[in-house]
Amino acid sequence: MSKGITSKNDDYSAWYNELVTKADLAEHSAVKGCMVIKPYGYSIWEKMQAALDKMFKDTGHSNAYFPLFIPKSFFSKEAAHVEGFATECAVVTHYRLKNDGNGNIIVDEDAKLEEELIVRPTSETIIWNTYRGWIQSYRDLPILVNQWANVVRWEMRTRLFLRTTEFLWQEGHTAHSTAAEAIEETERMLNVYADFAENWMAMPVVKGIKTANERFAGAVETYCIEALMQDGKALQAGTSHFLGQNFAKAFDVKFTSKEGKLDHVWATSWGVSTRLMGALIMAHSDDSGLVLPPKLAPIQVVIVPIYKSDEDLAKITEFADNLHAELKAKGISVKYDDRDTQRPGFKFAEYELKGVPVRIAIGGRDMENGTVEIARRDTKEKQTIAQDGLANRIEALLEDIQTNIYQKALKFRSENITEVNSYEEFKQVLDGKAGFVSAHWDGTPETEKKIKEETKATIRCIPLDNKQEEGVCIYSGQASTQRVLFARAY
RNA sequence: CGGGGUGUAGCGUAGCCCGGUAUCGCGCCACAUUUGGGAUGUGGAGGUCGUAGGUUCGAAUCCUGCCACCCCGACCA
Repeated sequence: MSKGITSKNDDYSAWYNELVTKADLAEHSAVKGCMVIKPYGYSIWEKMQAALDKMFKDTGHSNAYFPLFIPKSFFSKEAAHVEGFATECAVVTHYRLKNDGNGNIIVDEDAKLEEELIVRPTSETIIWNTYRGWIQSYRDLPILVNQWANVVRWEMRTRLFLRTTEFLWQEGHTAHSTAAEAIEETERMLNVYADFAENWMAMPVVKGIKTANERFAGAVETYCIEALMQDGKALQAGTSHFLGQNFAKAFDVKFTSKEGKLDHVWATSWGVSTRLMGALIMAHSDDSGLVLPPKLAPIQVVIVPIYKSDEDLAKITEFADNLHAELKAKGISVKYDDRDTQRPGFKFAEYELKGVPVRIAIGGRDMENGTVEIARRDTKEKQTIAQDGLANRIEALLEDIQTNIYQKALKFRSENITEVNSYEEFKQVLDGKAGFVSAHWDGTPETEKKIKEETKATIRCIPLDNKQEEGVCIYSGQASTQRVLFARAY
């Protein structure tokens, strides 16, 4: 491992890539556009999964699993859906290889599939085809199912975690007897995502709805949470879609209501992906490496002994073991790093790179004085404190760090939402401080497209809690009733 | 798929213009001294210079084809 990483102020992309690689989160794989998530990175994802999964269960959902392959014909049943995904699908055409006689393995042309299979880019179609058999009556509803899965979208350009050809995610797919209930579900899950982003990831998000241009292919309405990264670019962190009866109609899923009337089922789908890992990294990290919120840190506390002799080490180890047990009893995950192959300074730097929230260093001096040196990752402050009551102080410190990094991110975001009233001002802010730009828009897709072509900025969302105010569109000068949030985005 | 760039040890690189069998740093191995912020010294291992041809007494270097990767654009959770 070479020393340090590129400063994020010099080259944000290089900083991000080096951080992901050097903090042992992930690396590029032999397959173009795909990613190997390394054990340390995956352990963070597992913590995210566990927290989200519990939130899904607490809101009445169950997990299930549907096939990886989707027959091409299913895929094309919903017109907008197929149009949205057609250009980025991996297609399976054969099911067998053979030896060509010269020692080369080739595709066996005799083993051509009658109907091609699409590797799922999302599972609405295969799931709604399945739901048809599950639903006859209003008594069968609602169906509240989630699946943890991998999906494939053949993107032209990829980036570790933020956009990879294959990615891990969860996708919820629910079926309801009324539109109102489905909309309520859509909003409920958006709130779950926002709750997770803010309380677990310590990342403030704006809840809003997408414009027609940015809407999910096949949805009636797309709700989203939008986060702001430290370089001033926005990141869509999660989406929740009200699908209306589009998929029920495409897959002929009907139910008999209490009143005896036959109607199509109402649907929602919602998902977050390993992209959240990218968001987590970019939201908090600095030039020393990753900064993890304690609630998602696989290692919350690391203890580094500093010793000159085996006797010193034995004493420190005894102390560390006791502290370890005390912290463990509080549900805090601890690593005691007594490797003698690395020196303390190296370990300090390494755990900073990996974002461990709290580091305790303890040496002979401390053992004599009854103290330890405690360092917090978020502010990099160090202090020497008494060993008495240490476990309680660490517990409080972890909570403090969780709060502090959220507040820091919140402050950054507040400072980077800029209201503008002219197109000139709009472009200036985009090219200067960046961030979210709050501006009046005439509500037409044409204006949105023009602005995107000219500035690369898109409407990230129309915030849910938007205040209504008279104004004129910064681009067309037409009347507008509210501001929307623009930004350049990942 | 369009525009630009790069391929030299596990990683990052010098050398290429002007041809003579490869430089430096990190990492790795051994030993010693070290250990409160990324240790130091000594010794060592590791490269058919992306690939296939061509020119030449001789190619990392010049020429041609191919391949791979990166950046910008179209696409996008």
